[in-house]
Amino acid sequence: MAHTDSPIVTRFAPSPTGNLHVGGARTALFAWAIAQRAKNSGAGGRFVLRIEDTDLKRSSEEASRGILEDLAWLGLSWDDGPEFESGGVRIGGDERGVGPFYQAQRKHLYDAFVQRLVDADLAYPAFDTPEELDAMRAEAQAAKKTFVYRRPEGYDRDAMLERAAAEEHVVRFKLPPEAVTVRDEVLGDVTVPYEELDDFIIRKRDGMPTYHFAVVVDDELMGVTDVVRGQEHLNNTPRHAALIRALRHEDGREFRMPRFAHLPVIANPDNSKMSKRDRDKAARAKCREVGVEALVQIHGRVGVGEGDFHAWLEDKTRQLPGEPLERLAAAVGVDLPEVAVDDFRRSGYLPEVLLNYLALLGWNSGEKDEEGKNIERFDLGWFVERFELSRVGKGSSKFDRAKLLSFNAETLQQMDPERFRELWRAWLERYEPEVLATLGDRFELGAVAAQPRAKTFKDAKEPVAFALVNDEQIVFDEKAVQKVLLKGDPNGAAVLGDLLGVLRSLEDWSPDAIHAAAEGFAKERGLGMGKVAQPLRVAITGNTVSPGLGETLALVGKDATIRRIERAVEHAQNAAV
RNA sequence: GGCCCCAUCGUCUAGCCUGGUCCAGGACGCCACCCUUUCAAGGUGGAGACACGGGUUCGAAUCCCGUUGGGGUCACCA
Repeated sequence: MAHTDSPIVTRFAPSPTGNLHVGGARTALFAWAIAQRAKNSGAGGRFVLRIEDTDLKRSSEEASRGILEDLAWLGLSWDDGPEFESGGVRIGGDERGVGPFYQAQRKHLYDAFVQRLVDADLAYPAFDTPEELDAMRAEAQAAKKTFVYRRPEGYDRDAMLERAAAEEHVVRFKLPPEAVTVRDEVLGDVTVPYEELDDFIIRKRDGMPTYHFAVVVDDELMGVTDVVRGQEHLNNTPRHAALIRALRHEDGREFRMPRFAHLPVIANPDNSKMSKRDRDKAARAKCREVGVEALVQIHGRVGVGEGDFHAWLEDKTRQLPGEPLERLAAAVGVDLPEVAVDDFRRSGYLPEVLLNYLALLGWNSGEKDEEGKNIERFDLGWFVERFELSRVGKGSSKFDRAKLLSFNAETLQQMDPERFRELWRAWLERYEPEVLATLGDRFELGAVAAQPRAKTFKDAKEPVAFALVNDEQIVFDEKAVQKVLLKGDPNGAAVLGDLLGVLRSLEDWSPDAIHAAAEGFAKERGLGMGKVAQPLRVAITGNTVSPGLGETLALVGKDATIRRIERAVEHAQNAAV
């Protein structure tokens, strides 16, 4: 454990172009954990949240808000950053006076640094049109070389500066002619030769800084000591390092080189990069399967114009907005793969479980329990105590939904029943209020039956689905009817008939009492419990699968139980002829 | 294609830095059996990996080189 006295500052810097996806969430988790650990050690640590909205066209306030909310839901709160209120707790603020935290509001800061670079002849205006640049790239491509932009030899600086005063232009950084080596905490040293680096743009035509410039300036101004980000940024880091060496504060102070850590990519099981498009892909595939006729009926309910809908169907690169996509998926009956944090929330995953799983993607404590097994289940506190970059793996990893699901199921099933009830209720209130309404005062009974079988909050209702429909809506599975109600001697239908009397006279309609009554009946008749329980299950649920017998009957209520049994007996008689 | 990065069961990984204790351990998934009124849960067991080829060494999953494979990146996006 390092006892550095200087505080550690990490940051998470998403661009608000969409929801927070799991890769971003893991990056945020690791960066957060480093700051948190430093805080706990007494050295001091801060976690900064900065919104990188320099792309005016693609950024949206809605996306920013969504990301804030996702982070807050996960419990990754930031010390410096946009103010946000979550469950009565305030997150963010600008205690250190390093804000604002939206880059679009920091333009004047970037401008000053750009100007200083230009004054020092370390940056220069350039006037090439996009078409010209495309042509240059094409040429390089044809020559099988990396395209690098360089300030021409005979560049007339004064003339160009004058021209820049009147004409729209970009500003490019004059890259020092040397290879750049960057130390990376997870990958080691990475060297990129000068020939691969070019005079990249630091200020765009619209006056906004490019990503490269804004990150470097902001990380310095916000005192960031550890830059943790995805490996897709690795190739950018030498550029940033060169910039950091060139940049000076107004008083001449140099910029400090932060520690860098590039996290391996998280991929799909098929090795493709996890992307929001995966959801469209899944929906599109299902639509094809369903067929055109069915789709004609469906698309009206989705809330997308017919033209747009068909364009989406044909064009693999198109995406449908979130809500319509959800509706479409529900209509055609597919489960969309979750890729964003909010998708997992909607699907009924616990934030602490998602975080636990994400922590394991690329990191491992290396610790074993008493039985010599890897420790894989832990809470945030445990994680923060041992997280370190040196134990982050270098290889990319695939997102294994089955394992996440198993973690979630285990947590849900072992949770204190009261907590399960509260959380499930809250989830239903938010996403499926109609289920809550249908359950009414049977909610607690339902929760007892659902919890041991729940994998997510979303599917928790499945084991008690029979209690959510009317008696007449129960569809009898014919195989079950044959096997359980019609075969054997006495057959199930006959047992049910006898059972009716017992149940009718039962006053106490609690799970225990029901169970005792059924057991007493079985014993009295010399029947195995299966001979009693299975016919009842078929009668109540239409199938042979349900929660405990007492719970099942209690859940539907006495009257409904009797009606369903009568209906089943009748059905069996008809089926027999 | 250029450059950069990576490589242990199907998947996530422990082990690698500090070669021998590894005919490679765990988790998820899969299979079988047990428990059992069904399901779920639980219990027990099983199949399942050091990408390949060269070195170095008495000895290599561990060190070196190459091959192959995978990924990332080549924007006035971030």
